[in-house]
Amino acid sequence: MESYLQNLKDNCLKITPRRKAVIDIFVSNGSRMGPYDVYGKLKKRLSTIGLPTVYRILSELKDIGILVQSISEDRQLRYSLCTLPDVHHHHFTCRKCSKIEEVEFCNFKGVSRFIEKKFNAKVEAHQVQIEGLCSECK
Amino acid sequence: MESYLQNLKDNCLKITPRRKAVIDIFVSNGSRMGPYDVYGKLKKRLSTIGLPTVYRILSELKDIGILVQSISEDRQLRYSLCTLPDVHHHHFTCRKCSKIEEVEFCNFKGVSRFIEKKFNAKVEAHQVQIEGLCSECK
DNA sequence: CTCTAAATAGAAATCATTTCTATTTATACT
DNA sequence: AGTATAAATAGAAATGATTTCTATTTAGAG
Repeated sequence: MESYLQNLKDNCLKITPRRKAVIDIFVSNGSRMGPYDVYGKLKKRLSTIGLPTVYRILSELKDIGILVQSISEDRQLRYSLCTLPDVHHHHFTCRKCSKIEEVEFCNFKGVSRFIEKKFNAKVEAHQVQIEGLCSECK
Repeated sequence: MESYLQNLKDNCLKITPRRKAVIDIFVSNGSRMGPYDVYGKLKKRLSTIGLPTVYRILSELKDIGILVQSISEDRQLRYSLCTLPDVHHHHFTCRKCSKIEEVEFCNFKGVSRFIEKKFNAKVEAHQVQIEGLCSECK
């Protein structure tokens, strides 16, 4: 938790009860959540909290690398704690419980070479979304 | 073009001027487009066309495998012709001109095995979005 | 040509997300 | 500890992509 707060300071973001609560929800919950999920959990602790505040905080935490943003099947925002902020990695999402695992492995080079050769193109980025069932939901 | 119309028939969808026009726009254009892009192009040929009609037709063409649906960075719908309907493949999108190339190559098994072993999970699906610059925009 | 279910136009609704503005608060500095 | 100030927030309102609704039109079978 301390390192998250330090991260906020390092990025000139004040440590407010709202921000601490959002981080805490992700730390204690661990799964992938949308703004409305987070809002629902926050309401229990802080009765006066606005949805726009949740959206803003989630976006800020993404910007400084505490959360990862992803897009769900229904094209809506999802966030999850990023435990590997500086390493290139992908995400595995459980289709049943929405838990997210960080996949510190990427064999994308082959595809990249294939594309650059076949289409004479320049590959700049890639994003992989992997889905399935986690050990508990299997 | 004939095979597209046959595909419509096979799926009990009537061959209407609107549907033909939408397919034609993709065939002659080739790039990835959103509903509003398609709507704009349709307006030139058919003055009375509604945006809801465009959304519906795009969704229908996706359902029968003529178009591929993808989600762009801005979380909006994008469609492109699917020339490899039955083969597992991915898509490469040019960041400059939005042209889309179908990548008939996938070395995903390694990642899949890694995940199943490390997390004791079951991988069911994956989706890869690759971006860069095409040969012309390079 | 006629009939019928499917397709469509246009208006309206939906709803996630963002913007705006007045008020409150964290924190740097006395 | 008290104060000043920029940052953060609540709540209302706006935005805008997408979907739904309904009356009208049309493709295609017979």
